[in-house]
Amino acid sequence: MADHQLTRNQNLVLDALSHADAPLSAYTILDKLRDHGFRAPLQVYRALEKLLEFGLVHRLESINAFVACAHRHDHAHEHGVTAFTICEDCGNVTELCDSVIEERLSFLATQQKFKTEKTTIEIRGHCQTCAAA
Amino acid sequence: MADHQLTRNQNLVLDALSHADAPLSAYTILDKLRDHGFRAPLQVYRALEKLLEFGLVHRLESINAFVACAHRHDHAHEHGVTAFTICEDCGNVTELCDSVIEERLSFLATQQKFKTEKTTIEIRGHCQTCAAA
DNA sequence: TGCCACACGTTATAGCATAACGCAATTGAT
DNA sequence: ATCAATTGCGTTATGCTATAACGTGTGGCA
Repeated sequence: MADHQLTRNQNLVLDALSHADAPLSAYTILDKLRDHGFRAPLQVYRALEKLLEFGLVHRLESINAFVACAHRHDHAHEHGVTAFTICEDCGNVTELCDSVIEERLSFLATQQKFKTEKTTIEIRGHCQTCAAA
Repeated sequence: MADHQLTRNQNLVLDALSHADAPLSAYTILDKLRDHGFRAPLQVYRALEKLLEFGLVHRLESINAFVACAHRHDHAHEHGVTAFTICEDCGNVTELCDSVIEERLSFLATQQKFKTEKTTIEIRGHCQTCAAA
């Protein structure tokens, strides 16, 4: 994967997500970046669109929020299907890349001649820390 | 699973979903039911809440829409994790219950001591019919 | 120079979901 | 029988999420 030269807005949004300890909604990002000149949702959504395209950010469909990708991007490393665990208490998100899941889903899709474009796997519950409390 | 005695509103919403050939958004359901006295979104959302609880309806997180469950509910049949294929062209949705996926996700969660509450698996792409066209 | 592609800023609007209030019907214990 | 608790319902208002449509500026390049 080539390095992507990010624009100022894209860097600001990525930074906001990278430094957050939980997923952020687009509007939360907007609020965090008002001091940097952000005024409108589109500024956030346009940056997110590119960051998603570059694989630097993930969208969590089940909670309408975004997280910075946990993987390195300084080498050619395309990862396939990613599953997420999302703690409903603390917001902690972990990424799981598992070939068993990936191959099985691929098989199931093929079986019904379905052409997969994008797969979402999100596991909501309670992380080790919060479940113990 | 016991039979659930549905209220009038719940029946209307379930009927609307059952007769649709694609997932419906809450507001689309509202429009379909205006002739039956529906006036406000909450009437739909409240019915959906119960139907989801009873397992008669599924929510598709990635498209903010709802479908009637494809399985029978006249016997004790609790199904576990369900994956959905969603055609982005025609809206066709199929439900996949697969023990390999289920067990693997369970294993992965256990491995990190994560307590799962709800799992979402949604595969978006093109169904056999639409992919051929 | 003229064109094109792209990022950006702004205003407005569309689409999805819930809070908060009050009323009516049902149930079930006293 | 009656009171309290629960549940469903209707309504108004509001909040959250996302995109349409328009115009500006800039950099690359034929």
